[in-house]
Amino acid sequence: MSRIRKKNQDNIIAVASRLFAEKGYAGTSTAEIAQEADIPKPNLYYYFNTKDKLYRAVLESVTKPLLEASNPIAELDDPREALTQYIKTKLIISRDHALASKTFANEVMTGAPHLPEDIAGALLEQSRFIVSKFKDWIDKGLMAPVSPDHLMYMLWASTQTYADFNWQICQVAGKDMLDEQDFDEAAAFLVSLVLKGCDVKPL
Amino acid sequence: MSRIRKKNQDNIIAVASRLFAEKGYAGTSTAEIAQEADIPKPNLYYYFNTKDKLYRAVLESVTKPLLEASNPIAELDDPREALTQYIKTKLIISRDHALASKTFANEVMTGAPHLPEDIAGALLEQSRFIVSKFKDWIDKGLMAPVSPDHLMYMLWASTQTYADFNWQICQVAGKDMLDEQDFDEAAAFLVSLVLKGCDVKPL
DNA sequence: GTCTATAAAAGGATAGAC
DNA sequence: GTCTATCCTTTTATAGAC
Repeated sequence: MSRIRKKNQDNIIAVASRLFAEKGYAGTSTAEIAQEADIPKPNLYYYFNTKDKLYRAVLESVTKPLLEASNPIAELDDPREALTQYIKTKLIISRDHALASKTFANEVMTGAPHLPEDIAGALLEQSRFIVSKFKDWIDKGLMAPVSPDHLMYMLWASTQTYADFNWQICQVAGKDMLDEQDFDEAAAFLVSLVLKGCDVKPL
Repeated sequence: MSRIRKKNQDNIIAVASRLFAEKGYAGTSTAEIAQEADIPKPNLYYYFNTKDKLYRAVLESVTKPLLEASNPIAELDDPREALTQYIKTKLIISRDHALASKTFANEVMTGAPHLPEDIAGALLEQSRFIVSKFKDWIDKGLMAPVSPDHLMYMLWASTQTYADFNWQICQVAGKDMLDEQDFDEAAAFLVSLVLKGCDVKPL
């Protein structure tokens, strides 16, 4: 693929990511994407053929960081350390990839009609791995016998909420944007809640 | 308002709720709503004038149960009891009003452009009340000095996730629909996590 | 690879008969 | 209150010149 081609595609995907996140798939027109990307509309179709294919490309670019988030759980042996890092990593994703998170959330909320099979599969595999790791810790007596599935749902929800429901949190906090400190407080709260609530012991 | 009028309006709102939840505002056409409601499209406009007004009506019908959810926190004195009931109530809403929850989530994720002022205000007031109650408990030594705001965000996120991200949870759980037992397990897990994690003591 | 012009279809909304 | 027919705008997508 030529450099010019890649540059154009990346630019379109970046603009489309933002618009799809802000206004949803149906709420965003290809004309608007082209305008914001500062290209004529037919160029967009030249690169992606259909709006649907562009959306899929955005989804793929967006789920990559989500898939990498569970690395700490795979790589660290100490459950305290692993859970702490997992929570912090997920919160950093919420902070730095809020648009990606919203687009993905929108997709999942509507039953994931556009989510490519391979991505859905990778996510499912990842979730199975996380659950099995939690079970492992429970079996080894490193954690109270909580439901590993529900622990995972809780971790997903309560970290992603800082991206997806950002508006609501800003309302309550009375500010326009969450800052570093908000994310630090969120991390401190969630880490403490989970470690204490699940009786997580160090190795 | 005549009975026939009310019946028609309610029917349209019910159908629109489902479609808006499943496909979003922009993704749902008034023609489709009319078709599913089994009426000609002009009747829909006769009752609601614009698509936007219909959407607002849906949002109002949908936020009512959400506002009632915090009653336990207002009415119960014992924090253990109050938190337990709050979690259970929120989970019941996720189970019985999943469409409402999704529509509202979608609205909030996009920055709440259609949410009527009075509803936004009521929700904000409710959240302030919840936070003040948490602070109260902390001051009285009934709960560890956790961040009350973040505790609330966590409670919202981890209960609503069973409605909003229902698809993802079903994927992991390997089933088509969450049943009674799933919600009971979720309640047991979340109640235990929060009570232990925040050191909540009975009165 | 790029872009002007335009086709083709969908969607919000209304006129006007009943 | 109800509905057929229709208007007008927006939107996806492409033809075809450069």
